[in-house]
Amino acid sequence: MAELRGPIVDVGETRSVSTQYGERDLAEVTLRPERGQAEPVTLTLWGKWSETAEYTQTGMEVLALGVEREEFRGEIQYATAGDSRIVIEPDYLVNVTDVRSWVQCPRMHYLNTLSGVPLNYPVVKGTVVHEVFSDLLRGGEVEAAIDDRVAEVGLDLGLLDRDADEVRKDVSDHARAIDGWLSQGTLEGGDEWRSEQTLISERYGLKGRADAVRRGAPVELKTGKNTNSEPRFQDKVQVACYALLLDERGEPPDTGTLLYTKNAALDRNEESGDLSPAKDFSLNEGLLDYVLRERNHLAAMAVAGEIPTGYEANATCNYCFEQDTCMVVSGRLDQESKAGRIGEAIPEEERNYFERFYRAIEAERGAVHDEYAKLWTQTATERADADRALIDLEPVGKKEVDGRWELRARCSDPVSKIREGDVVLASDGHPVRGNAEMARVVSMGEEIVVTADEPVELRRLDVYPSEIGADRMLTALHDALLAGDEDQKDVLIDRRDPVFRDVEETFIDNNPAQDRAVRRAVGADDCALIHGPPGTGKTYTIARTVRALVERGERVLLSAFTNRAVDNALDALRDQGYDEFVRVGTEHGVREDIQEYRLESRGDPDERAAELREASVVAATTASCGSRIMREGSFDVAVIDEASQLTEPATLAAVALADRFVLVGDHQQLPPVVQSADAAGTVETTEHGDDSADDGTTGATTATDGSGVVASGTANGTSRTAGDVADLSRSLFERLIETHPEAAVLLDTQYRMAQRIQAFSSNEFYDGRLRPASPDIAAQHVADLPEVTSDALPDRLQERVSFVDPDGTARGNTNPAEVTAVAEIVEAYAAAGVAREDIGVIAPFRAQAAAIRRELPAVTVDTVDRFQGSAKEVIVVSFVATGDLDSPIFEDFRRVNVALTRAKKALVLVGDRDALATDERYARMVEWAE
DNA sequence: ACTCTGCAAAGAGGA
Repeated sequence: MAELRGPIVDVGETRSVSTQYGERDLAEVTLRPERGQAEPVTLTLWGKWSETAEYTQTGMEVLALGVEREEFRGEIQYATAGDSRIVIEPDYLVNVTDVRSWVQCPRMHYLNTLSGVPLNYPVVKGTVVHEVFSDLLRGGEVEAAIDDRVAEVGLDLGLLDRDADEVRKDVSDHARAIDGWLSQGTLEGGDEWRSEQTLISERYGLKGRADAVRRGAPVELKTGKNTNSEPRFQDKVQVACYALLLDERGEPPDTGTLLYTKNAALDRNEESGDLSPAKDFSLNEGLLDYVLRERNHLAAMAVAGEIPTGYEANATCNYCFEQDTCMVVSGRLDQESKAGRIGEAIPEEERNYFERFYRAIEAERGAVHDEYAKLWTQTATERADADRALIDLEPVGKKEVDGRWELRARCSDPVSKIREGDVVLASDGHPVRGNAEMARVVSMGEEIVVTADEPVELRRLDVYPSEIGADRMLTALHDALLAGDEDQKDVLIDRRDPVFRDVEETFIDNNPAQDRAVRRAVGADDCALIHGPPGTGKTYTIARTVRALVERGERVLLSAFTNRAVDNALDALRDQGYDEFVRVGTEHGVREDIQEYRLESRGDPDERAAELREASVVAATTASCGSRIMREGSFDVAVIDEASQLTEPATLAAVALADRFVLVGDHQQLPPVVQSADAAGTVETTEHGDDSADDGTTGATTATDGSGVVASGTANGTSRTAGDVADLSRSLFERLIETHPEAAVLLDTQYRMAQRIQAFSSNEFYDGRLRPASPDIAAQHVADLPEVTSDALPDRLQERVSFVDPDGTARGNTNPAEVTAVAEIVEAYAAAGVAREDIGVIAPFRAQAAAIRRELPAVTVDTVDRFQGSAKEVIVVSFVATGDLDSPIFEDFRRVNVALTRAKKALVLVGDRDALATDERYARMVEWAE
């Protein structure tokens, strides 16, 4: 038996042949193995595996397990045998629950990801019952668990107008079934349990979280009823997926259990059929192979960027709950659909908009999947070097706190992308092959502290990629275009110009530009844009705008990309004497002094729902705007900060909740972070090598109308043309300010920088329109700081702007000579009396920032990107590069605008003069600074 | 070649 892996170079037709076993289907695929001979080899797919050929395309990766190797006329050939398994695109990690819904109906699966599952009672109740189940497995007491878990979803229940007592009664029926079944197990001599196990399979390309594993066999809880003797098919499919995941660990279970908790609550007199809640069934090879083939089909279509029609499965549309939605969406988007279409299609320009962004979002999802694959394609050391993991941790303790586990470990060099509050994979050595659990980072100090549902020997932490960004962008695109207001769409699609009313009132006395901005926002019938360069009082203007809107009786949604910006805006609002707002967000996302305004989900349903419904200002990140809770709401105006850092679909998450919107940002500072930037933004013209399987297929299959057959074997692997895919790195703010400059107001008065410091930025980025707010601000100097004696500084540092070339050499992304020079400069300022907290150090690379940070305790040292939005009296910038500026980090000159505009009184640029001179923009900067 | 903030995920229903 052999194992074979590589990209497919040719897919043959499926045909039928007669064999000694009767008529059998077969299909031949040709692939180029990764190892061994370089020549392509033929793999014959027999029987059911031949179906694979129907949806598999050239360029896709195939993994053939347990295939037979034979020599035929001097040529080596492979063929599937009795226990062979074929995996298509094994590096594409598919969710177990997605396989479940795919098996029900591929079209339903598509609709779920497109529109998201809205807030509804069965789902909330299901979640509660699952949590109670989990509590009971951990030894909790039934009544306490029910009370606690029902209270936890108070907000959801309130929004659904449900009464807590009735829900408790409802849940306790289910809980009794679980409890009864569990005690049965105990009577039989005790079970070995593992609850909520996170499982990832690199071999089958699957991931999921099993409700429970009992004696090595998967147990899945369902809160629906099932009075048939057999479990529901899609439920078995889900359990079979968990079995595949366990199988990879070398312990294939032979039975699975489905626990239908509603059965126990049914009236035995009225219901007929099998009312026992627990149904065991055997996990035979046939089922596992079937599940894998469905997973393959899903992965192949996802990688090819194809949209399911429903014909891929034999589901019956008549019985489907989603039939109406399915027909409406198919009709509106003019998509082929098994259920058929009703209604009229949205106009062509809207469909184009939808399709362009759909593809861009899916490309972004693809980039997330590439990150998943790195969990096993990179070695521990490679991941640590790429800052994606902390390895070789030394576990120092674990204890149970409030039903969760607190895990501690020591780390000799805690430099990585992982930060406090992040969701990570905690493992005992390997995130996939070892024992791993999802965990939340609590602190990254002397000791690393994380919390998880299950205790894990904490030896390694890995960045855990999340598709939530792509998910939220997609539902926002759906909401804005398919459920959105026609009037708003006219402006978004650019069918008409935005309309403004004149507003006479004065809102801000001493700053005409800010006042104009508020009047523009208040008088906007559709949208307004506030362009705020560094230090121009954006946050103040936002707060004043929100107040002005509230005074007019409007309900306002206040949003931004980051939690920090949302909280800053609320802080400013509070400073202006207004605090009738509600903050929606996770506990760890919201700043400490804003926690008191945070909407708790726990509590009395009516009270919680009223808090949200009655607030005239609700504040949340755009990601939260796409949450189930927020999507229930509606607003008159959305005011969105950091809009130039948001992708267009991310902006839509907030925009779609309101009639009008105000975007605040600065497109001359950093654009949105897009992982798939190369694929979605600039069109690549470079030749692709053997590793271009993903790019080739996604790129080529751009047509979604059925005509999109992959152009196999094209010279460079992609047939994408410019403009075909929407650019996620261009914000809605930037697009609108270019098409509708009349909607924008530039805040031209800055309160931050000395004239000398602001000059370069003003000329390079703002047509020289930026001006200091007062002579004092223009003339400020480091000697103005209390305790500072200017004479104590070296001559050079007495200048407001200076340039230092320490003549160093870059080593990777660090420059040791610059580390030393920066430390000396900072110490010189400190020695002259500048408080350490008034000094900031900025570097382009995380590695350099970390190296400087080690030398300079109590000084803020960070990357440019993370410094955006804040300022210091004194700023030292380390450019790192020597030789040339070839790293992509130097490409976007807007990053320099951010770095140079953080300083109030003194700015020191540290870099290699010659390297910087290789780019004319950087050369101008050096000339200005010297 | 780089930068990196959001987010747990799975959770239901019926002929």
